Amino acid sequence: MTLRIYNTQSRKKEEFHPQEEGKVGIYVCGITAYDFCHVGHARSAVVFDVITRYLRYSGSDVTYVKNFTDVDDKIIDKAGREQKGIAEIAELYIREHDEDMGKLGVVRPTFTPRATEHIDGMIHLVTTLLEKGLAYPMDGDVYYSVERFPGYGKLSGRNIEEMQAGARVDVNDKKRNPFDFALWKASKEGEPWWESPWGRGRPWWHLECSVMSQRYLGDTFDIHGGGEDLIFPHHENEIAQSEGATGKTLARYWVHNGFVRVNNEKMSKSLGNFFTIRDILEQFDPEVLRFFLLQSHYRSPVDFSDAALSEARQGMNRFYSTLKALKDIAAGGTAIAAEPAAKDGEMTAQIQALRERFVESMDDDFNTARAIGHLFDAVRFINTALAEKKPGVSPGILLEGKKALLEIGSVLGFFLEEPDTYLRRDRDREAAKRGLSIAEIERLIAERRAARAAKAWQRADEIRKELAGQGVLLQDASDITTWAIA
RNA sequence: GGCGGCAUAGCCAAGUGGCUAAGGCAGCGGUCUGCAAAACCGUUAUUCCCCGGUUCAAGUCCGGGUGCCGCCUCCA
Repeated sequence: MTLRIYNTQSRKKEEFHPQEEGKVGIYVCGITAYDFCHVGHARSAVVFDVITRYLRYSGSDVTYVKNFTDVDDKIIDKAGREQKGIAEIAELYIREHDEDMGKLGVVRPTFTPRATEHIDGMIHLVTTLLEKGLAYPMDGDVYYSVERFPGYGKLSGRNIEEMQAGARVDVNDKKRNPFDFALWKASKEGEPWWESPWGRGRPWWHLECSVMSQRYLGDTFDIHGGGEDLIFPHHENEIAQSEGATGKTLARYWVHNGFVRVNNEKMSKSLGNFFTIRDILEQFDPEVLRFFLLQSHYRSPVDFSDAALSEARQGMNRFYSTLKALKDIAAGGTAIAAEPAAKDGEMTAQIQALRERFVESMDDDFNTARAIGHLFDAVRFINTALAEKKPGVSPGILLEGKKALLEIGSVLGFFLEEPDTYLRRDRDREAAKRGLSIAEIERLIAERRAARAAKAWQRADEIRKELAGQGVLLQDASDITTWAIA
């Protein structure tokens, strides 16, 4: 089975063959560092994290580059408002970004270059474009001439004439064509600047990605990714810059993730309907957010809500409960090499099938939703075996099942915690959300324990009911009563 | 106005023309339990927005509606 990836440019799923067997180069457009990251940024990060993890799981040597835009109008504005330097603002939000991503279990990209580290390369690229007649200087600015690049519009499926009919572009009389875009702009008073052949100025947004991708991955690389809002104009312009300069294909596969929505609208800064990652992580475990995001296919929109996260939380608890049960088997001192049991063969086949189905799902354009479905199937057959009074599956085989769950989980970035730690933290967090006192819950449990010992069932049930009314569910085991939040 | 996407059960969601339309959440019935919870078993879409068409066969392909969303300005 071969990996197939949906390529935005062809609008089709294509078989994936890297330019060099066993090696994959990925470039993903990162954030502009001027504020905290929101759930939309989390989705992009998690999606490409899983893509990277899966390619590595499949045996590829992946070089993953994700940039930071650290010079930009928004950063300058923010710096002005807060009376800080732009470097200070960028540095702060890059650090916050890294912290959020770390919590989400996003593996650090191989390289995380920043725009300002590559000014020389940008000046060089602009020079090349000028030499090739693809760009023109104008009052200290330099613009790209889209009409001079024949492929302009090939990624987003547009052409210049059609777009002009709709004409919703800002009028700028410095441009020869309204769709020409700035490569470099003269800096105004108070703005950061670098010396250039066109005077003191600063690079414009699209330029950095062309330079940094080439620097780390070469003229042509395998996968270029980002949110679907970057298709036009950002990625279209990157193609114009890079391919205009090198004459070579920039990226062989274009991969774009869908949006996170809130009440059916795109989550975005400008609409103000965003939730920051850190806000959400105060309410839910990072793995819950991750699970929520991966439960839908990466190209579909996902609707974000508290209810949706709560459902995701329930799903994640199901996984962790099974993992805990499996761990308890191992901890129970049961000999791993117990004699074969009747259903060992069946279980072994199921585990094998799980691995195969996982690969099959992921090979189909990274279908994490389907992969998760298979994971739940696995949980059910493991739970079935665990529930049997007379064990039909030997512990050693069950632990093979656990191994498979953890292995697949690691590709999706799940099950990174110890089950006990995860479940306790989840429980305590939910209790805190409801304003419940853990000490009080435990006091009532102790009282009920005494009542039960005395076979005072009525009092025991009263306590159960009282706690249930607050969302606290008691679970009586033979020797201990544990509790959970509904 | 131009370009593109989506519409599957109460909710979320997968579905690569052909076995009984994954899976999760929620609900209901049962097993287990002193009673519960968890877990397990069963159950919840004769049908995939509507109307036509292609085909032996369509949720899946084609055409036309309707509704929603996105990009075309910064945006993951």
